[in-house]
Amino acid sequence: MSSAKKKQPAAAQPGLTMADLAKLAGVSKITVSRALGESPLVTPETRERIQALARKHGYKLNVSARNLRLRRSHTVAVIVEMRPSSGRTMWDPYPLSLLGGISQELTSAGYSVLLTTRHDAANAAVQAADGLILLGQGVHQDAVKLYDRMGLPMVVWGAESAQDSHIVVGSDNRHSGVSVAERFLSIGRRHPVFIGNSDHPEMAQRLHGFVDELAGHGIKPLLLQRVDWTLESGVDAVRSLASRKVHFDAIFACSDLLAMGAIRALVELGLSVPNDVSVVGYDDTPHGASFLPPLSTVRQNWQEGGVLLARKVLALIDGQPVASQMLPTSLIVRAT
Amino acid sequence: MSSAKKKQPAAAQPGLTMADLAKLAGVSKITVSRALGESPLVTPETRERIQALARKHGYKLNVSARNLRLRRSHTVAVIVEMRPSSGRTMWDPYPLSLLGGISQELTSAGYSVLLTTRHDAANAAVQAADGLILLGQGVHQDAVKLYDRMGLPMVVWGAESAQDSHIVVGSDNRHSGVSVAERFLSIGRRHPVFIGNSDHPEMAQRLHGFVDELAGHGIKPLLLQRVDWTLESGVDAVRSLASRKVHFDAIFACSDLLAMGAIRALVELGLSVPNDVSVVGYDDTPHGASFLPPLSTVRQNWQEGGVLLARKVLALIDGQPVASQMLPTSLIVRAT
DNA sequence: CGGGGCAATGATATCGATATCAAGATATCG
DNA sequence: CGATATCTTGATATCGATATCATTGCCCCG
Repeated sequence: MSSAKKKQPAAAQPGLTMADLAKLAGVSKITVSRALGESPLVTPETRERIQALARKHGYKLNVSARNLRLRRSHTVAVIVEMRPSSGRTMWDPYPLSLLGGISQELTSAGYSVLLTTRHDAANAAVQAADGLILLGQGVHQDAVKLYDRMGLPMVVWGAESAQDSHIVVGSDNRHSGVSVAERFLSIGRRHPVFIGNSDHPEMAQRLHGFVDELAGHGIKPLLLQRVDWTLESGVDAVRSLASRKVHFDAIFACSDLLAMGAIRALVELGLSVPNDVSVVGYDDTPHGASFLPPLSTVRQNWQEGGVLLARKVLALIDGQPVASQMLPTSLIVRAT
Repeated sequence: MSSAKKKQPAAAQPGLTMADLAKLAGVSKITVSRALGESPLVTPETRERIQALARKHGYKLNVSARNLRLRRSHTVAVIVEMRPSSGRTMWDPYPLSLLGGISQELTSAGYSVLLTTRHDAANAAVQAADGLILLGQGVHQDAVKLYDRMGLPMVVWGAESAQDSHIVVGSDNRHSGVSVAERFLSIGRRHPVFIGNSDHPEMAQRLHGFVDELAGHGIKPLLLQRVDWTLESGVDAVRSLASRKVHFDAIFACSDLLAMGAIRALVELGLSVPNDVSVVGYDDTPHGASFLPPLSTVRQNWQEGGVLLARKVLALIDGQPVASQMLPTSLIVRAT
């Protein structure tokens, strides 16, 4: 047992190359390449024969060599904002669903998904990617700018903003705000409150839609700025409302957790949901659906968002014209 | 505007190579390579000069070329089980935290993280990876076997099982079970119930620990098999208990959601938590912590698990001896 | 003063795939 | 029947980096 050297290459696999296959098949490398690449330039028979041989010997294409020759990596880097402290992202389901959609679409298009957390711009592999997908726009868009400079095809998940040049895919946050406003109006609410972080691009859009729609009816909602999207933050928000003796009859919270916190605080204050106050959350989390009372909320389609993100980068890489797109959201009316 | 060809290469970047840099610096390619690679073979001065030049011109290493030459991809593939229907994984936070830890550790070691969903074994890029991390062992271990055949260094997240040969990193599920049992015993509970899926490797371990510890005190817990880990499932479990007139005074649920559902059902039945029945959940989710009453639960350290997974694959790739490892969990006693 | 030793750099081959162009084999047509 | 078009295959160059071995220059010491 003396062979356990420290840095031995570990996988001393057979490592069949095209040249080896060519020798085995009695043809040239290039014919093998063409046969495996489904090129119409080779006879169906030789193609079959070579493919069978490749299968039999467990031939594996060397991706690096191919990428080198073709001058592209067939890889899209996905950059995820993963600040564990943010209260969101790390714990929320959405990046995973998004990731699922992205991964599904890209791999089925023959692309690889390279996962990175922010601040790895120096990562050579990211620079080598054919395209970029940025998840978690962030409050200050600094990440967007950083990666924009790399000059790669890039698509961002989040909210569209006028001055930015990059392609954005996201939920139609503005419309969500409008929908919630309409709902509140239709059930006769006149004193709505918005809880969220207006510095966050997506939430700002929700707020705009909300405010604009209400303004059309002469109503001006109260904005309760909350940076954290936790349950505690929701509790706290409603308590502060109560302590300021503000009169309100509807709450649009920017996350289900905020909404649930708000409801808890309302109940503590002896208010009834939805009789005294209507509450709508955001994200349609499983917890919200199982909450007592079941939470009304806005659902966005993350899986589809991921697929769309992937399609857009691919199109960009392909040099096709691409436009930003906002996905419709749906207001789920439950008991609150 | 006639230049919008369909398949133009999109990024016709300057694409500086080492040869170009070499010409600019008046040295040979290999010297550039050495300078950028911090080789001690070049004078500190020339190294500085070349690095400055590289920075100035925005030189980017061609990863494919390097990987080709070095016969390794510097990439670890992470395979995530993402069945959207499973009720877990897709929606649970843990893969993301794990992913965060993995990504952090691997990228800081100069490796790239290739994200894949299951069933992409054919993916050439996965085959080209230097190592594999498998997230979501699955009930039948079929995925493990599939990837095992590829002969790559592989580490799996989940529960250790005697007959398997691969390296496993996971939480010490057995010990978690023991801890919860101890807790129940210490507060005088004699009729405990376990809610979970005993077919799932990790949960089976929890059950074993739980059962064994209780057996030492002559107590045999009731096993309530539940495949879904939803709140509804928890509600349903307790109701079935009640309808069968089973007497019980403690519940160990395999997820916080199950636990919360159980508590809800208990309250409906007019039982008091924790006076009549103690409840302990699993995973220490934010919702559980904010639940009323705040949920007692078992916390596993996912982030650290991710880091550990990464370190083990790297060690394996390096040819070092590696052993499976179970991370300690902690019982968080709150109000239930 | 001459040769061994060391430090810094370079020329060349190589990793494994594909593009390009050339060439042989076969078919088609006047 | 000869010539051109078509099909199939191959030889060679190439992508951009690094390993190996060779080379140059300089210092030191006998």
